[in-house]
Amino acid sequence: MPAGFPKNTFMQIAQYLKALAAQALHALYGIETDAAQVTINETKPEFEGDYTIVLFQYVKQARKSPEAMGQEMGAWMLANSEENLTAFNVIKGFLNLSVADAYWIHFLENHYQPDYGRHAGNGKKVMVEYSSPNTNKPLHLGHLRNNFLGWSIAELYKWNGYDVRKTCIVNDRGVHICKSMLAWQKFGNGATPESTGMKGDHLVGDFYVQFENALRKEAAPLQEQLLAGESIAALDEAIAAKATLLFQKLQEAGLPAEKKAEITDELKDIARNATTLMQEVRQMLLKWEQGDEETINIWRMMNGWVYAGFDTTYNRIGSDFQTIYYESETYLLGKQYVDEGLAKGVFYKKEDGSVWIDLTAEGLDEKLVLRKDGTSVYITQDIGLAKRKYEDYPMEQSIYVIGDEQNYHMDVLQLICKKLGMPFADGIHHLSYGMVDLPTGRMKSREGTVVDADDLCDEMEKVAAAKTEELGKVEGFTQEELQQLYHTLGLGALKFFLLRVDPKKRMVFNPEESIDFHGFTGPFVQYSFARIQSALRKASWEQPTAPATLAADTVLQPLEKQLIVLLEQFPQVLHNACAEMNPSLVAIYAFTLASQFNSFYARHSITKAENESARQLRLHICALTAHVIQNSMQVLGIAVPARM
RNA sequence: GGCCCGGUAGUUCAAUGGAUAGAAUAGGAGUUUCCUAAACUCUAGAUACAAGUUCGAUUCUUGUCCGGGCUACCA
Repeated sequence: MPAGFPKNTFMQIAQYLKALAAQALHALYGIETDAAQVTINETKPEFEGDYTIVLFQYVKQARKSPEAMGQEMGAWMLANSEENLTAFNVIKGFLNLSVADAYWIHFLENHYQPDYGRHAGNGKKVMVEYSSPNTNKPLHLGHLRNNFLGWSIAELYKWNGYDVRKTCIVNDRGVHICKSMLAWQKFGNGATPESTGMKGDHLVGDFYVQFENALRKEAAPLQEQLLAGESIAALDEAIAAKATLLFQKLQEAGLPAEKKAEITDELKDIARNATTLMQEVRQMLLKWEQGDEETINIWRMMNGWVYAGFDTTYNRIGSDFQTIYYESETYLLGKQYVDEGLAKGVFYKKEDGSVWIDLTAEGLDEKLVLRKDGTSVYITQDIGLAKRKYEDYPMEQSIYVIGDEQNYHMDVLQLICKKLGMPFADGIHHLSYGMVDLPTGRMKSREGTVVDADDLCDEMEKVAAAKTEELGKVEGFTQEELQQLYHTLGLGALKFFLLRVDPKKRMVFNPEESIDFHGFTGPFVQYSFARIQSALRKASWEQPTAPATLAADTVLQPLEKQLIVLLEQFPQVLHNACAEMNPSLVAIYAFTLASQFNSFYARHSITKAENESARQLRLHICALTAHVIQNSMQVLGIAVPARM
């Protein structure tokens, strides 16, 4: 080990070089700069070196040419690197530095632990809310992105030393739930999951669809009447007047098509709400809120079916929660903060009794927080829930994994919490993710293009099974082991596919590409892991319990060094992915590592290396690569098989 | 209308203001007496448009064009 080797084993060479460069800048030119400000990149393969410092930004202050500056900096850093550097070269303003092989070998000798990359606990608490389903429909592709992201973010925080609590808010009350219930009463003939053999969430989802179909049928003639300017029965005066007004507007000449569609939709909505079906639904909701026994019983029963169905799916995809909040239990919580806000002058009351907040100064709108009838709206409930969460688990960060269509809503929520002086307000973070589109465009339930989560998992496992059988490499597997493998591969492919893209971005889900097991995919990474395991088995490798000492004549081949360089960056990757709440960084890293391992594997023999020094070196590289692949995939929620 | 987000190879995705814009896949050409060929190697192919900021722009600013989202006394 070179003298003055970076003492902190968590300090990576790149960080060390940044600090060294900052020292050099100070020593040579008196430039004061923070190590974090120094630009460092991996040296492009066509140049000599491992890491490159970019000097352009200092040229003016140093009053030197980039070339001259590079020479001086390089010489200083080399002399003061305590033997961690062996050479440098300068091209334009780029200072290329070569790191000593001894550093890489020393790194490899000392990082044998299976949990390499895991950071010691920091005692900080983080809550991650994700999944948060409605109980009127089964989970679909969009939910899968949410679930995989949420689980992975939680895992990233754990690996970075945080205490994490995963939560979920179940949307189990409201008009939409009553729709399913009413349809079951009307058309269900007492159907149950047992009597139909259907998964509970799907059964209830079907009744929701049946309701919507029946509603559309009933509403159609009413809509036509309204759009023809005729009045319809069952409208109260105020709404009837509104309908008349809208109709008159619709007749105006020169109305833009967009506006026209908007008004038409509004009229259609009025008609829909005038149906007897909707009246019955509202009746039911009222009964539910009054605690009517029969209504509550049906509600309990049907929600029970849904939860059983969800549990099956969650189990299968690996989602879990420490705390589950039910909207039926939390939807009244926010009201008390309305009074508080009024007293503080954060909210104000209109003559009709409704309560509002003015966020126009912050570039948002005026938002309603309490209806004139005194009932709370969505945002009110969310304030209450946010507070409840904090009481349950006083966290520093409260992460909400929610689609980007709610960006505005989440901005409003955080702003209100801030104005109310809630202690957790600053810790709220909306992990906003983009929609999952199909190649044909957006998923639409009305057009039946929604990809069901259970179906998709089935399909992925089927393809995994077919592919595995075709290759015939699983001799000796029991039936149970085979099923386990298909599950690991199918779900691995799916998770990797959804997690490999930056969460913030909208993405396209192409069914054919997602079940591809080649290239930038989960199974590719899993396969690389299986290959390593196979080699380690052949070499009768045993997991070491202490640092190794590799032979003094150990030399690094380019492909070997490349792998070690990558392995050394793993903790930093985990740190960055967590800081940016972006699991795709881990997916990309895992793929790069697996890919480079495969090149290495094709070029060099492990068990039959040229000599014992090389054999030992390669076995150590294999072992650590396996750990890092496994840990990366663990962060993504993906298991790795010993054979496939 | 207002606010927000996006436009990169045929396709799906990368690129803290840094070197010749990377991958994967589809296409073309190869690799197996040797640890798993679900692999490897080679090849061809892209920054919507126009200005500006600067040593340097896919990245920052402005405008244009195209796509998406939000803008409920729904959740």
